[in-house]
Amino acid sequence: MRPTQLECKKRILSDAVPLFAKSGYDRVTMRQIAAKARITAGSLYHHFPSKQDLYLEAMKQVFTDRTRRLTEALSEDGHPADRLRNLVFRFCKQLREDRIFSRLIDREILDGNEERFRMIVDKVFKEFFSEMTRLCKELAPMFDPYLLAISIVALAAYHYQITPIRKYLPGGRPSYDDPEIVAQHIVTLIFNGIGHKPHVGIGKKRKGDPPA
Amino acid sequence: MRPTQLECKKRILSDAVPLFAKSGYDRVTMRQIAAKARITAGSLYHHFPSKQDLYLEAMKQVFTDRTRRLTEALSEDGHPADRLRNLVFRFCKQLREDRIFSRLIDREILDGNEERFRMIVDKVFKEFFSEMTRLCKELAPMFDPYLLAISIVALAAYHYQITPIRKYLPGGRPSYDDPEIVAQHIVTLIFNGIGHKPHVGIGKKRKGDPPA
DNA sequence: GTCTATAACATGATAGAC
DNA sequence: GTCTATCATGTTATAGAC
Repeated sequence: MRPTQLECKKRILSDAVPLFAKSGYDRVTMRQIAAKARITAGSLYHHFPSKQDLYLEAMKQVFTDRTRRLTEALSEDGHPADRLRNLVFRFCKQLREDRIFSRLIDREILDGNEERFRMIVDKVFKEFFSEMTRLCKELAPMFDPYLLAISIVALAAYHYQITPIRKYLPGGRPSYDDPEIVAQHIVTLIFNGIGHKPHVGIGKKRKGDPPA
Repeated sequence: MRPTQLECKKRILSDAVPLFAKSGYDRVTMRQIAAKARITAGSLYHHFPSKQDLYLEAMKQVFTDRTRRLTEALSEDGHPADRLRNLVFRFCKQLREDRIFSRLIDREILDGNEERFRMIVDKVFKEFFSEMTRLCKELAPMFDPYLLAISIVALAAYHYQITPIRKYLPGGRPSYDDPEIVAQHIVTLIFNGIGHKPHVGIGKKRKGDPPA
């Protein structure tokens, strides 16, 4: 049976997504996309009016796809602290397994325009972020929920964003790739902090403190 | 007075850096760089053998320039907690003022190759990161200093990395751009955590809970 | 020798004819 | 769907200006 036009478009987009994530918009040629979809470059223009349009449709597809899983972990039953803990563990696992999502978002933040930012926030982050701030309000009423939500995402996202260069940092070990280890560290930090000193007006007297 | 060869090259690089930060390697044409330096595209090849070489030299210049300021805040006198607090505040201020550095690093992480990763870590992060881990060891001996150092950088870097889309998130206010506010939030979180619950064995155990 | 301008070539994105 | 033309861009070769 011949694939419908819609199926054909979807297939082309699914083929194109990993290419864009790996190399970025400019370094992906229409010929590469066409080759992966087993048609010729010109034929792509039968389905999509331009490379830009193909790209934007690909983004929409992959973002809406990944969004669901992200929000799931937040809308479960249980104690708020457990929900946060679960979220961090799942998020780290997903970031570790799927570099595509993270890379595409980073590329969008660097190269997108205002219209695309609105689209991404609306389609990808809005619902997830609302759930996050709600959880933060429950869990830590003394904190600004907006800043705290971003901080929590930051901790997980950044650890895996810098994966490619992390191994060259002094002291790096392969185990630092392990989602369990990273997530446990993040959860401990979020709940307890480094638990050392109050955060204002501390220890101003001694000059040249001896190392601990 | 005629500029020397070195001055001429430096000028071209300084002109090129903001272009690369804004649009990325591929979207910057040799003709654009040449126009900004008030020469023609062909003439660029008298100074640099290729676009790649021009780009790499530009990166080296901007990275070594920014590195110094980053490490300064860490090598001051004072109580470790104060040093960390100072670092976070300075880092946030710098990230807020200078988007170029941050954008170039994000682009490098996305598009660089192993050789370039090594170069960047060596020239930009190694010294800074060593100081960070040393500080972390002093300040929070119970934590893995490597993971903690990354987490601290993550909190500051990510808040400003997502600046372009932050304003579209529900609950966003202009004050969340203010380095003082962001830095204070980060410092409070690092030192105290959300101060709510212990980080293991909380609530009831549920199906699919990650191991503690 | 040192810098620059000009012209020309190869490749890739894209539009339009078939 | 395919094929061809056009345009932008990295790059090279060559020659002029100081």
